[in-house]
Amino acid sequence: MTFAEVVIPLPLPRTYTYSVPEEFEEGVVPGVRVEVSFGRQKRYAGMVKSVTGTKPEGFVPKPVLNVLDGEPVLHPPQLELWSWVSEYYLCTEGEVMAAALPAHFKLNSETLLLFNEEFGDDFSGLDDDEYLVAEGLQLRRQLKLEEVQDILDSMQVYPVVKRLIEKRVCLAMETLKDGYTPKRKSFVRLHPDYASEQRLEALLNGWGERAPKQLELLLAYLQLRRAGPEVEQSELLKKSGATAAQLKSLADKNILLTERLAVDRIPRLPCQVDIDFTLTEGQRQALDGVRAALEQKSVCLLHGVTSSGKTQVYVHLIAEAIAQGRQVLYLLPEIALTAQVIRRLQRHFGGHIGVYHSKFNPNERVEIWNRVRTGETKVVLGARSSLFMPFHDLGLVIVDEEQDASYKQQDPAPRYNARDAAIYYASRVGAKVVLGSATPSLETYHNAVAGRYGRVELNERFGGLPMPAIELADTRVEGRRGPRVILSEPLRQAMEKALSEHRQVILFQNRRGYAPYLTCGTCHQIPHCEHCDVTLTYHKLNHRLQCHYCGATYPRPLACVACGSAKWEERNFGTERIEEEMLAAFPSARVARMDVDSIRGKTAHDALIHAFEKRELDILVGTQMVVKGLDFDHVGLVGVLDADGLLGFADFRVNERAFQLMEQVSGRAGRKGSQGRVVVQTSQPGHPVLQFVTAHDYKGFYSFESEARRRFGYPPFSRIIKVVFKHKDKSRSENAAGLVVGNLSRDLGRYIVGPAEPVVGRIRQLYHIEFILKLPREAGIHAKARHLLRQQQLVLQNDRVMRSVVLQFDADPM
DNA sequence: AGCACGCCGACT
DNA sequence: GTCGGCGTGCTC
Repeated sequence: MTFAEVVIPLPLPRTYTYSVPEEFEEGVVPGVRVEVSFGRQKRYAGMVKSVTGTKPEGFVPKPVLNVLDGEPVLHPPQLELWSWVSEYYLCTEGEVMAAALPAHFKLNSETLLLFNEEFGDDFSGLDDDEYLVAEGLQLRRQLKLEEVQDILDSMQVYPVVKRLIEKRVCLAMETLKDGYTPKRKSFVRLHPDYASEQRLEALLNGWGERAPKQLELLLAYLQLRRAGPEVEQSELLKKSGATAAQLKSLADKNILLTERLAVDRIPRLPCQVDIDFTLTEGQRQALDGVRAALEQKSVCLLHGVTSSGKTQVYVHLIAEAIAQGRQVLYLLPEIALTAQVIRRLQRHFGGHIGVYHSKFNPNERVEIWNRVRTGETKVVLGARSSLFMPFHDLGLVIVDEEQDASYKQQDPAPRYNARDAAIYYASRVGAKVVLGSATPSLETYHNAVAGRYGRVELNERFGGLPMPAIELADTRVEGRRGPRVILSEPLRQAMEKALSEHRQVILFQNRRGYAPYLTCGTCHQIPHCEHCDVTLTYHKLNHRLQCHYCGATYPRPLACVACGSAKWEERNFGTERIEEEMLAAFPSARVARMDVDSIRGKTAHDALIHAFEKRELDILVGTQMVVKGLDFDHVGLVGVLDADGLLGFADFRVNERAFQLMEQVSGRAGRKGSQGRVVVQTSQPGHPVLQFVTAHDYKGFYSFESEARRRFGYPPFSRIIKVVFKHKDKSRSENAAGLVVGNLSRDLGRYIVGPAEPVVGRIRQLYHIEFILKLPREAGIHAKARHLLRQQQLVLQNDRVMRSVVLQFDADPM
């Protein structure tokens, strides 16, 4: 008898053991999904983690009900990665599973009610609700649970269903719905009767005068079949101009056959490796440098200024890996995964490239997954979750823009950093890692300086282009005590100059909406969210106030709740307001806005980039989004409208983020032979970060910031684990945090900072209290801390009062 | 995460 | 008196 350890895709702390019926013994191996019943009735597609022969004690295992995969959908190293991620980031393997697999692999059951035919139609013993459902059942024979929900128009379906089952009106069945469905198309081929040339000729010669359209159809088929005997029906009908009815007549006469066949959703491009471009001398040296570094070390930082051609270096490294028959993972921040970037890579590698992208539908994702698993796809281009793809021979991982915060998953667990997990994973499977950035994270640069990573610089910009000139515009001069200036005089002039020279302008402002908050002109009251402790942002588009934490929206208040005044002042400015002001200030300019509000929909982002590329726009106003991975050729000027806003956050990474953002956004200025200009508006021109930005001095910034981090014991000189307690009663959060901190104090006391209320103390009605562990980078302490935190998790779960407090861990928070 | 069991307030 | 709220315990 064999038993399988199965991961259930739920936030449960361990695996569950199932017995494997003899008929499935061959098929149940690590990496295949099995259908199992879990809990009273639900069924799930669980992942087999391991198989043993020892009978578990203390319970009778349920049997595996079905094997869902003919061969494993992932390989052993991926299962190991799951374990590592759940350990390091303090979550469950079920949560990792949910993040790692494409949606269609994560099946859970749907309850189906079947009408009991023997019950008949005597509904007299039923109450109103029961009657409604019974009627539906009699009519439809079976109902999904959610259809019952619709019928009753209520959420409490279960009691009614239970009574109906007891009264034998129906019975319940769990069905595991199939996730992936192959896409099918109709194809036409010749009936085997006419396989021989003679029979076919006889048919054509004897055709006569009747049914000329059918003859035409047949001739069109014969022409198209040169590419293969299966001809797509739609293509055939289009070519011959015939109708489906005429095709059907031919099929009825047993001359042609139609059939539905599975087709690829994702077209297969020809596989090729085309790296027929010349590297500059600098790029050549960088490539050699990376190669040499990777001989010694498993990770190498490629520190290259914007437009220095890091991608060209990657392309060569990828080609080399492909030549060795190995696979490559090329990670990009989600937002940088644009159509142009994909096309560029496809130009070099054609069908070797697979793109794993949130914009692909679940069926398409399964197809890419399978192509990676079989090794057909050599290179995966994707955002953070493509780390979990089933590579079987990974040779190289590239993490472009390695400092990017989007590599760190924030909200549902697992709160993993794909860059760091990739480094672990690569070391397990013997792959090399290249981290690319113009502005490396302090952690990475620190590791490079310390010699743990190789380091290669690429300092010359393509075509010898100089770095853009950065000017600071002091907003104190004009702003005085009035409303903050949107456009300072120096920036306005620079814009006029750039526009008159037909060069494009990018304006960066890291706040969306119209006004970050409204304030009552009489009593200065500010509208807040009902569920969160934050001010509401005014969005002019829909005339509503929006909470950027929970998403709630409110109509714009007519009168102040405190004093009844109807005089509102709009404070500060977001992208929406800037767009409006630019339209007014530069009436002949074509202005567009790029932020999450303006790119709703699948293609809006690509369309906007495309329009800007084709110079159909003069001014592009946007948030972070205009910073990431856009390469435009005609940008003469970049304006950073509110550097103070970037420098004003209260967390230890403010300086780093502000520096990176400003350096990246200025990298958008000036290409194709002319120096670009950057104007940064600020009320604190003496701020050290701005000094480093204007000098494009990464190393200066690094030593400055790294000194501060050392002094306060922040990363890279420590590793942080953040612990958050959430509850709708503030005191419960406080008490739980106090209890845990107390319990940890003996072992970890000197590393604990807090507990304290975070800047936003309440989100979605839950009060947050948090503390952080600042752990020294010595071996063992991190693991020990994780162990103790896990223990405390159990302590809270076993406390009748504390158990309702939501406890959340975040290792290496961003 | 579901889902059932079990114990206290507002309705027929 | 019952219906139903959600606190608590469990899932191989």
